[in-house]
Amino acid sequence: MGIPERKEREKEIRRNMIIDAAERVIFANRIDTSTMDQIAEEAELSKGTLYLYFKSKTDLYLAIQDRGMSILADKLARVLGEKRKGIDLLKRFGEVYFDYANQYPNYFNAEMFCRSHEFIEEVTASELFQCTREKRIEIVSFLIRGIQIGLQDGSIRRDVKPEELSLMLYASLNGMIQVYMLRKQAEKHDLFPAVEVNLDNVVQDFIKILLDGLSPKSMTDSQSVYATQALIPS
Amino acid sequence: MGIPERKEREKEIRRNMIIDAAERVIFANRIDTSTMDQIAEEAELSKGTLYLYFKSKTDLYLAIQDRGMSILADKLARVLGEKRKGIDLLKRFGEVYFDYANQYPNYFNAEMFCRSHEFIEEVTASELFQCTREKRIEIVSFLIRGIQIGLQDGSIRRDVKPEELSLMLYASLNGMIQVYMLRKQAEKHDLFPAVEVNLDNVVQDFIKILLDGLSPKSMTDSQSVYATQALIPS
DNA sequence: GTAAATTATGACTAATAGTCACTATTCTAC
DNA sequence: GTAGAATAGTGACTATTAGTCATAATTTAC
Repeated sequence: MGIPERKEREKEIRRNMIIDAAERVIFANRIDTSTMDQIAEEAELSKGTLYLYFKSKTDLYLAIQDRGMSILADKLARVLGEKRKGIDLLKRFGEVYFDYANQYPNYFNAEMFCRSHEFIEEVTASELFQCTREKRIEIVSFLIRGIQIGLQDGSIRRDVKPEELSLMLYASLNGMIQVYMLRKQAEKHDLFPAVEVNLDNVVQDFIKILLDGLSPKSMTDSQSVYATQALIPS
Repeated sequence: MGIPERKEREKEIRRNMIIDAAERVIFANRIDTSTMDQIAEEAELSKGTLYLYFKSKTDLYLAIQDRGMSILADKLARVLGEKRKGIDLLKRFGEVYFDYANQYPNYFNAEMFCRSHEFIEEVTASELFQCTREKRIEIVSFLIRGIQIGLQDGSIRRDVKPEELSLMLYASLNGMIQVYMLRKQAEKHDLFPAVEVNLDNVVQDFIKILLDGLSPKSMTDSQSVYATQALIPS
C-alpha cells in the first residue's frame, strides 16, 4: 500500500514549492512588505491553501530560516569530516560561517530576524521553532566537537571549557558578521561608513586574533581566565 | 519675546511624554503587538496627535532606541573620564556595556530590533535614524579613544589599527550579549538550555580573553595578525 | 475682542493576516 | 464503474490596525 507514502511525498513537494515561492517573494522584497496574497499568487495557489501547510506567515518564515540552517549545518559537518587539528577546524568553521553569510545573505538575515526578542516571543511554542532550535544546537555541538579534538591533539590550551568556548566563538563571530552585513547594506544606501576600514579584513583578522588566543603557546598562568576553575572534560 | 522658546520647550515635553507612554505600553508587551491606539490612550492623547510628533510607529520606536543609546553613551563617556590605562578602559567599556544590557534589557532589545535588515531598510531616510546612527558612531569613537590611549601608554600591543579593533570589540561583545539576552528570555519560556553553562561567566570570561590577547606581553611576531600591514596611528 | 496660527481630535480609509463554509478532487470498497 | 467518504483547495469575508484628514479647540498677535 504505497498510496499514503506517495501522498506524503506529494505533500512535502507542495510544501517545498510554497517555501520556494515565499523565498522568491520575500527575498526580492522584505518579510514585512511581502503579503500572503503575493506569496499565494507566486505559488499559484489560493491563500487558504498556504494556511493548510503553515500555521502563519511567521511559521512560513521559520521554514525559510530552517533551510538556511540546514545548509550551514551541512557545510560545518563537512568541515568536521576533514582530518585536521582542532584549532584548524575552528578556524575553518569561522571561515565557512563567514562564507555562508556572504553566499546566502538572505538566509543569514532570516536567521538574524528570527532571533529578535519579539519574533521569539511569538513563536516559542511553534513546532518549527523547536526544529530550528535543534539545528542551532547541532551547529554548536560541531564547535564543541572541534574544541574537544583540539584539546586532545594539544592544539588548544587546556584551560578552556568546550561548552563555554563554543558559545563565545559562535556568539562573537555572529556579532562580527552581523555588523559586516549591516555595513554592506548601508553601502547600498550610500551611507558614509561610521569608521573607514577594510571590512573583509576585519572579520578575517578577528577570527585570527580570537584563535591565536586559544593556542597553548599564548597561555601563561597569569592569563588563564579559568585559573581557579579549570576543568578538562572527557 | 520668550513665547516661541516656551512653546518649543512645551513641545519637547509633550514629545517626551509620548515616548514615556510608548515605553510603558511597548515594554509591557512588544513592539509588534502594541498599537498606536493603545499608546495614544496611555498618553491621554488622540492618535492623530501622535502623528504630529512622530512620522510613524517605527519612528516612535527609534526615539525609544535613541534614549537607550544616550544612556549608554553617557555611561561610556564617564568611563573615559576615569584616568586609567587604555587596556583597563577597554575592559571597563565591556563591563559597562554588559551592565547596561542587564539594567535596561528593553533598551538593549530595542537596539537589536532597530538593527534588523528589514527595520533599517524601512527607516534609512528617517531623520531619527541618522540621529541614532550618529550616537552609535559616537560610541565607537569612545572605543577608538580608549585604544589610542592604550597605544600611547603601552598597555595595548602596537600592531592593531584602532578603527578596526574598535569594530571587533563592539561587534563581538554585542554578539555575546545578544546570545546572553536570548538565553535569559528562553529561560522564561522554560526552554532547556542548548548547552549548560554559567552565562554570566561566559560573557565576563569573553571580555578577559579578548583583552588578554591585546596586551603587548601576549604578542609574538608569528602571532601578529597585522604583521605585514602594521600601522601605528598618531 | 477678533482674526490668524497653532495644536488636537477621532471618524474614516486602505491594507492585510487569518478564517471558514463551500467546492473539487482523489481514494476506497463494493 | 460508482457511491460515498476523505482529503485538498478556494476565495469571499472578518477583524485588526497604521496612517489620514476635515473639523474643532486653543493659543497668540494685534
